[in-house]
Amino acid sequence: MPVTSPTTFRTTYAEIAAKAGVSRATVSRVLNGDDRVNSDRAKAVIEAASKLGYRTNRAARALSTGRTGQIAVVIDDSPNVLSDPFWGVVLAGISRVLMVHDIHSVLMVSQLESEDSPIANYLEGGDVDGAIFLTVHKEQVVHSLVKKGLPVVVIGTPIDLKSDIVYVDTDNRLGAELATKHLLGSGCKKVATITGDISAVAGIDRLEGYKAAHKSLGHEFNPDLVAYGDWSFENAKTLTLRLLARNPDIDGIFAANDTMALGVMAAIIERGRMVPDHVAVVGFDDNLMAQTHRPGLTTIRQDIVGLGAAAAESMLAILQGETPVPKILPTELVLRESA
Amino acid sequence: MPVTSPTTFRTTYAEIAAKAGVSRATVSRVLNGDDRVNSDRAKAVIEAASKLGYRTNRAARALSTGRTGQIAVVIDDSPNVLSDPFWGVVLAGISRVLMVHDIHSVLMVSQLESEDSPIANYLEGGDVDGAIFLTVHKEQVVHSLVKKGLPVVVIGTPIDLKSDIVYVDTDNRLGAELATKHLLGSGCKKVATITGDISAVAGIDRLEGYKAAHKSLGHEFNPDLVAYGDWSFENAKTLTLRLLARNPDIDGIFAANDTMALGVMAAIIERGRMVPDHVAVVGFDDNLMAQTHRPGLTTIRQDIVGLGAAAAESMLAILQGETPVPKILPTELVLRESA
DNA sequence: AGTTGGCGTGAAACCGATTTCGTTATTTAA
DNA sequence: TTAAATAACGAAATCGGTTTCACGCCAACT
Repeated sequence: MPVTSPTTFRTTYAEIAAKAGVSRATVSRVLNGDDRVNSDRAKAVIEAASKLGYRTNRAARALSTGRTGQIAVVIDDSPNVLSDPFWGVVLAGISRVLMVHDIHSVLMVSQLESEDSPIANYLEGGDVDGAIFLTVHKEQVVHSLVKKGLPVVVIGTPIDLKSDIVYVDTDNRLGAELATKHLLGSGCKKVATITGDISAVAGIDRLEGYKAAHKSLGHEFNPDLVAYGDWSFENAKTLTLRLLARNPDIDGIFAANDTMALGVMAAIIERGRMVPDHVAVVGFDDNLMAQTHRPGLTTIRQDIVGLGAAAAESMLAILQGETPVPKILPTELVLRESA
Repeated sequence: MPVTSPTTFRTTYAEIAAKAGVSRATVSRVLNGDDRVNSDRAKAVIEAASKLGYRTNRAARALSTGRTGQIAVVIDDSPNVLSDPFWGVVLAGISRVLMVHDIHSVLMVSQLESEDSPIANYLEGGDVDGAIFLTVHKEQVVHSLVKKGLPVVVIGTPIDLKSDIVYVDTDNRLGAELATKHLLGSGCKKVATITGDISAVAGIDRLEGYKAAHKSLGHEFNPDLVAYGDWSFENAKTLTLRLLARNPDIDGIFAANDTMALGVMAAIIERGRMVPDHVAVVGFDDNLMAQTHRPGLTTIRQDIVGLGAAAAESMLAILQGETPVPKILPTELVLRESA
């Protein structure tokens, strides 16, 4: 039933074939770079195709080859995680790399509740050639997809490492160590940390880095200086107030992300103390806020676009039949005023 | 050529038909809600389908019907605009609405240079049923797509209004008026503004709102208090310094977005003055930074998710053959400390 | 001279869902 | 009771590429 008119008239192989005086099979061969076609004919086909403004019909190709040229980019979370610029940038990195390879990114934002939630179901359905997960809450679902043969790349280290999920991540541990060492190395005697959500590997690793820095610099690790946060501003602020009340002599705080670092600073100011004079602060991410806040936030920069790009490249590798190894991207300390 | 193994085995109409003892045609009718099928048979089909875990093959359907069930979401800009959380949220709003209608969002981030850039070309190609533009730099390209029959919705008011492009936007003019009135109404005598990029309609409208507020409250409009910005932090900061040097008695500034408002505040502080005691500041957007900055930024909140949702709904309407009218979403003043 | 082996090519089958068209079976109208 | 209309359904064509298969041809071997 013709609900709407066709948006455009497409030219088909049949027309090209007619114009170039060859068969559709030959058109296909030429247009797919099969070089065992007589070069004169090939030239004729190419010319006819360009004259007619040929555009390949992806649906037809997908039906025929079983490959869609589309990758799902899945955010296993509520839509508002996209309010964190981090994911937008990752997305851009993915999209850019895939687009170069003529692969489209299909965005799906929704909780992956169970193994037969609509999205999981859809992903198995074969309408995409693979899936890149930006955030994963139900790791079990991802495993089951992998087991079913779907090419999968996840961003962020999986909890269950023995599984053979392909992933890319930032070197959270080393980054956190860098941050903490900077604080300890610039004269701080008592450095606390506000962790991220430690049910996520990123949260754990950044805490591990904090501990490692203490160990490597000969400082004793004091559990009382660790406050367990959840990546959010408000929570970090509350925790910091509590921390400062209990340990008034804290003179440095490593917050596991920038948003929390801002919360930390807000708390410090509220207590009538100064950053960095009384308490130095280091964050993690180097997002826009770190740059625009006053005082500027000293933080750990991660290569966010690179993270997306790496994920996309791993996906491409899988699609080629390779089995890429996990990639861990380096970090870098960015000095501003807060520490 | 079997490059890789099929990700999954799909069940087809043929299998359902066999199991239910009907023809493929009948299966199609039942699964598409055609009610003139014997109800016993219909039941049998539905049961067979669910037992076999049937999942429709979108490529096959697209090839057959000419509709792909996919909408392109286009960002006509460099990938790093996605570092602005604004677009991420819009994206989420779009995606959510479309997903409910079983339509997928295909993300394309790339400059639309000319009418035959790869993306424009692709959009005409018929592999998507329509396109939603988040940012538009080459409006001409969009026009030409519309003319070619592609359903299009753009976010933000087009410059060339006489064209019949469907769009959705925030009420920038009224929002800016609200902001300026708040400053004027709470005792400020000399309120300046840093505009956005006034080659964009949002930039113009927010400036118009600023003027309208002056007029409606009986204040004279002073062109010397208008600094033409470009939405960016650094630029706003520079302009503010210049503004304050020239007019030391400025006691209020309306910045056309939050990022610039932070730049404005940074400049004010740098000049040794206080917010809001010496100079009150109001922004526009109510993004995360407005909330986390100290002092908290008084700003105009726009319904960003709603903007995306509205765009998606307009697109759905177009696909149904309707011709939706432009939607303008209301704004709201959010009071914090800066004014 | 008579195979054998490629090579270049086109005819036709195929992917899976949709839809037209025609055939039967069943009503309704005359 | 018969003709006409209607309903329910299946066979087959269709969408546009891709790929198998077989055929004709010429070069390279015994």
